[in-house]
Amino acid sequence: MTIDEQIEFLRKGTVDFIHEEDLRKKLERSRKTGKPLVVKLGADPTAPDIHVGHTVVIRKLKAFQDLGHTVIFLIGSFTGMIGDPTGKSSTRPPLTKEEVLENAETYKSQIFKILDREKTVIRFNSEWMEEFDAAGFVKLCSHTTVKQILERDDFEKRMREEKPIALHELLYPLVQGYDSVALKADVELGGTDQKFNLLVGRALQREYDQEPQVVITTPLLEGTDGVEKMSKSLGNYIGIDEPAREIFGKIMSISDDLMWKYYELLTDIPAEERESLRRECESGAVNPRDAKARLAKSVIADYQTKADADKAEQDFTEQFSKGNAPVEIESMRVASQSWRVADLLVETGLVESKGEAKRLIKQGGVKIDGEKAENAAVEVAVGSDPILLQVGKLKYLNVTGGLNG
RNA sequence: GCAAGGGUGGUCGAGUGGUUAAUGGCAUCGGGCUGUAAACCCGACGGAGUAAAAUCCUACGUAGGUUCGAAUCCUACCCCUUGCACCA
Repeated sequence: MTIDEQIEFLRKGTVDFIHEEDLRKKLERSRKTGKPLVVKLGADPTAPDIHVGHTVVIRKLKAFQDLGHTVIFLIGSFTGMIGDPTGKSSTRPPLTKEEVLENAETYKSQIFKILDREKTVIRFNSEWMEEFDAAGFVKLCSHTTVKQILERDDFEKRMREEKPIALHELLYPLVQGYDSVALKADVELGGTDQKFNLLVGRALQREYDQEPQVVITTPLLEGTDGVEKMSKSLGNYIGIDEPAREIFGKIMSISDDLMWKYYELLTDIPAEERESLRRECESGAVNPRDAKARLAKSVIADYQTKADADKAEQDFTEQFSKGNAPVEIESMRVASQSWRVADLLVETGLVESKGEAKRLIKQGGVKIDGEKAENAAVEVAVGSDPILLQVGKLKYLNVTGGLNG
């Protein structure tokens, strides 16, 4: 690949690219000297459950890795004590060393589904942050100004709205920026929400007489609701470790519009091909449903196996297109042999309360062996042969009863 | 520390002595239409209790009080925000 081709390759699916000329210089020098670039991606130590939204930027990291550069996955063990100031949740309990290490292991098991285990360097920023004494930290602070830090969108907004900003929140960008100094990073990646922090890194490197890093941001992926950015706390995420059939189902439930964004950011399918597929969907030549299934399979195959992907599709077709019960249904045994439906639903944990059970039954959302339950008081005999309980479209449970279970 | 404003259900936000388990939006859940898409339509949305009702319990920052009756009034406390106190 020529340098130009490399730049084009790295640019795909990014938002900010600051600056292309800097990157060109670095790539050229790297090629000449044979010294790989240091590419950094920071991660929060508290949320080791990687979802496909995270994979957007990790994929970009992988692109650098494929070009032979050194990739550093930096775990913010120190920064985690601060918490990124999004304004939502400000304080969180500091993690113990053990917890951080444990989370790191979880991270590894997930990111190595994308990155090359042998070529990836894992670091913790407490390595150098813990070296600082108070005086040293004050000195670090002297390298930036309040004004500079307050330029950050989020801070500016909160100032304007007269919302509080805790002092320690101001330190977050500074610490993250210093990480780049400590690692002598050539490139730092992050979501667009990280742009400011990444730029602080650039500025600090100049302060420390280093060549400033190139900053590359990737878009934030919306979650399955199509509105909020994907996050675990909002419950709109697709975890890469989830069962294949869950991933398949979640992708099938996103909107058609969102599908194209997922295609762009979660697959390596070339732009031309995506475009033509899109046109075919719009013209009616291809059912968007099928395009979505292809997307779902591609995502599953990336993080699990092709076989998992195929099986997930089959199961899905069985259950939802043909309306049959799902292939795998959990089983449970209950103590008594005779139940009123509502009580049985509560007992098995399919619903939270009896009131909810009654509501669902009244609305026709409960089936027993495929038959709609008419009212909450219906008696059900639960013997050694399992009966199939169904609540809504998604919850299925085989129940056996009685005997000395 | 002083002053002002505020703390209501998953969330936003009404309600300022009784018909208030608490209007409405959002989110969520069930049903319908479908491609488990979106949009749309219908319905539900604290718990126990009943065949269904009745009825009971818990809930409006915390603890007391006034009252036949309080989310609503009073007292104390806790928490949040803003302003002032620094620059003079």
